Amino acid sequence: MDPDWLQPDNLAAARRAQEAMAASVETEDRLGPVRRLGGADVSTTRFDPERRVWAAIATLDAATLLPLAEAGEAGIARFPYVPGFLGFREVPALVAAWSRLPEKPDLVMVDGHGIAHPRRLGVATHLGLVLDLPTIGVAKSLLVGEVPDLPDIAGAEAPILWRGAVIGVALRLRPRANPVYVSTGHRISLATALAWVKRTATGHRLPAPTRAAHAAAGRLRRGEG
DNA sequence: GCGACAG
DNA sequence: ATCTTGTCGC
Repeated sequence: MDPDWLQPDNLAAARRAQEAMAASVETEDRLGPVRRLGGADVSTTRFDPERRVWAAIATLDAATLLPLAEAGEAGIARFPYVPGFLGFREVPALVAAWSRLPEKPDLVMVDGHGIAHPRRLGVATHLGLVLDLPTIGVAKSLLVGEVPDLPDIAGAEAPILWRGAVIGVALRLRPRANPVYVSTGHRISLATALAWVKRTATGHRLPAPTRAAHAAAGRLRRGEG
């Protein structure tokens, strides 16, 4: 694997790496039976000059949504936060957390975009490519694209349009809460991704896997658990 | 040049 | 992303 996929020296190299990776992204289903679901998220401290990051991956039983295991990694990001380049900041720590999981999830939902990204390389796609794993992007706000206003009911959805193409779906999982933005990460179709997000909705704004990962990353950062 | 800009 | 208590509503 090209080292620039994880640690580019600068923004120009990072952009080249994304363009190279984009050729390998798979937007059709290529996944086996999903018995374990994963959620991935990274917590940080605002304006931290040390660039500390706390990455967590939570594993849930796909049938019951009950927690199975968690793994975390506390590290230093080699990349600053730059919109459009989140993967270079978060993926290395997530890979470290992943390696620590005894039983790997069959599908992982990542906090952030998949191909709903200027170069189709959001953090969810990035992680999927590096680990050769089916991933779904579940973001809380748009990076690119536009969606019409959604009715204020659970289940309301609308395509995310960008440059004349559907790059994802906006989906409201809870009334009076902002929608989540779902897109293909890697090795999964938008339809299948959407079905999994709906299936893991538990009455909150975020689906269960992402929610569990967010909680785990927060606990890790605060030194709990 | 100006505005937008996941986490 | 995070700073932060109580408060309103299901």
